[in-house]
Amino acid sequence: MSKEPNGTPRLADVARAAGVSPSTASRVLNGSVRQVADEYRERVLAAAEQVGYTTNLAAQAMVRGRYPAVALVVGDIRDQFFARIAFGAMREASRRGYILNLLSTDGDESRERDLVQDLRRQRPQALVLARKRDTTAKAGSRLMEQLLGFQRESGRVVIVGEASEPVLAIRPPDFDGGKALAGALLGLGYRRFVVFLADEAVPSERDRLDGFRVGLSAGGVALPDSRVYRAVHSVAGGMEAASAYLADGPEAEIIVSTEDVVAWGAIHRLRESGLAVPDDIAVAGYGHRMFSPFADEADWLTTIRSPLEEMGAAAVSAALDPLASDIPMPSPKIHLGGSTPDRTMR
Amino acid sequence: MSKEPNGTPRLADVARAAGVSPSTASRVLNGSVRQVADEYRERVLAAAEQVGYTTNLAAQAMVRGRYPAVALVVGDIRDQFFARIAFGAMREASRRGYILNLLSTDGDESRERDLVQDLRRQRPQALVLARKRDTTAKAGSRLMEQLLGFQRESGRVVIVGEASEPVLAIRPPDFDGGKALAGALLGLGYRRFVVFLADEAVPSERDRLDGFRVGLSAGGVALPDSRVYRAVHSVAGGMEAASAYLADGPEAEIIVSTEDVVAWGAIHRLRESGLAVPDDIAVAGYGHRMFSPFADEADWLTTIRSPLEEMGAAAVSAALDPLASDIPMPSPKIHLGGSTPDRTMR
DNA sequence: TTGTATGCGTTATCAT
DNA sequence: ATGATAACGCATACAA
Repeated sequence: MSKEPNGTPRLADVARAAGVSPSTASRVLNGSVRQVADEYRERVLAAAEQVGYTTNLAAQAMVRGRYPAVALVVGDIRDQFFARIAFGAMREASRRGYILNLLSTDGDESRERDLVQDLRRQRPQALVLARKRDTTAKAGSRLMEQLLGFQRESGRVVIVGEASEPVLAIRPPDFDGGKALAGALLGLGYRRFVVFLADEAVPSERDRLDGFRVGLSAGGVALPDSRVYRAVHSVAGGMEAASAYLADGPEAEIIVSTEDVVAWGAIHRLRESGLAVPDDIAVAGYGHRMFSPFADEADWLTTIRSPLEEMGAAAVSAALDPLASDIPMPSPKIHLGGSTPDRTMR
Repeated sequence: MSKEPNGTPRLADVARAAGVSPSTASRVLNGSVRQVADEYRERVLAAAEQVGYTTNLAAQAMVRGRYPAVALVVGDIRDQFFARIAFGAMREASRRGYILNLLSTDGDESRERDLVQDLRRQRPQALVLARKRDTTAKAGSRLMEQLLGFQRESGRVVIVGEASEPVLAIRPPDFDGGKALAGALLGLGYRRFVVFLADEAVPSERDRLDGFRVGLSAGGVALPDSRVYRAVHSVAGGMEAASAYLADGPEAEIIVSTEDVVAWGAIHRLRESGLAVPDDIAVAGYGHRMFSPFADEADWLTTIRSPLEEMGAAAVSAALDPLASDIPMPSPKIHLGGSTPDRTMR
């Protein structure tokens, strides 16, 4: 019984063992429209099992002209933002029988271009780029050339996150999330809000604020600019913003931050100042972390999680499905902290 | 100019544009021992650039009999433990010009077998399995069959974490970490210790304790069993253990936990009881998280981080390098909290 | 329904 | 040093 150079049995080996032609074996083992008589089918299946046959994907890819893989480019897989997207993308790719190739810019997103260039060797059928920021400007138009080139010869490109390229982009439902949060908090009875806005220049942050404002308006509550504090995107930033807020004189029932880390910093400073959270003042946040290190966080922090897994999966679906006219846009999930205005302001 | 079915220019197109034979073009563009005259070399390079040639990896793989990819199987990429390993593995694979295929068991590690089976289609040159627990028993010997089959026909298998299969395994340096932590704390002047041991059945946890004990012994300090508290692996578990410790009567200068989450829980309970951390009692932990959500954690928590990125990279190196006789085993990194016994017991 | 023959893009062998 | 040719493993058009 002849074999591949590395010892793997080939389709021809299966065919010979089953006493049929390679074509018949091919039709049985890999999808084909053509029918095969039951007897032969059985024989081929048994022979394949017996010799331990495994399709040679490279050979199949060459003759079919495409490789069943989707490439995912992330900034840093250790970041929960990217990890959750990767998780969803991988699950969906796997579900469809595709291989997932993981690429990383290692933080330097200008490397996207080189990665895409290198990727083309594989002829993957889809390319998903996950980003926190729109890096088009920095990378120059050569990235776009690469993307368009890829779309022309390989498959579709989908960007998860910020993008200005003329390719399909799936953005986090930040506006909806902000709006939903407003609705939920109004529903709990809150009326006096303060917002800590992080990274003003980032679209996601602004969307959250905009959505929140719209949500409040729907409930007849206004949010004047004077109640919006700019905060640096860090725990320290949250502490500073809280200091500023405290200096202005506490009057809100709840502080809503556009980032969880800022919320954590705020809570820290509030507690330092002698206020109880959420009993004296509640805090709400917005984040993408999966696990909280706090056992009791559920009690004091209301937070929204972007549906990043779903976005990753949607990106793969959209890239692979030719008729992806409507991408089912997942909704953000609200986790309500145990606080209520009654309890807060008691 | 003819092209691949998807529009990608082929090597033959480059050859024609350069006025040379495909063989010559091949020798120039893809590695070959054979030399090519400078003039031809230039022409080929220019032609390739001009037509936008990209190697067809599948075709190359078929004739070479191997695909330049390494497969990584993880439990859940959202988990920092796996994410950090993946980061290192990807970086190393990329550095070597290999593609990284990411596979996930989605928590159900008995799926490892099916994943490996499916992976074989690709003929990747290396397979890295990352695990928190040894899943051999559960998965049965069929996994081992798959692994050995893979090693026979494709490439080497390396397990990062716990394993009992007869394949190369890279374990976290937990013993060394525990020992190093002991040395560091002794160096700071600590003498009276208490240990919170999480997940007693997990090898890593025991190794940390064993290493810690050995490290203490080297400094002439003993750690009787009575000073080792069993804790459930969670924040709540840390709180419970701290309660038990407090009930027994505080006497230690520092609590050393084999898991950061347990340490966090302990700190929480200690502070609730009115003790200041690290001023009244210090706490040390052991973990693999990359970012801390606490701005001030550096001040109060001494912790050890396993070199998971390096382990991931080492796994890829070991799997790819034929002469991988000595894997450079990275050391755990100690982050020293700001506390000292002087400050602690003042 | 089954088998035969050809071609996918690349590289290695073997001439030249 | 360069070019023609066969071969890698598989799928399909076509013949039987």
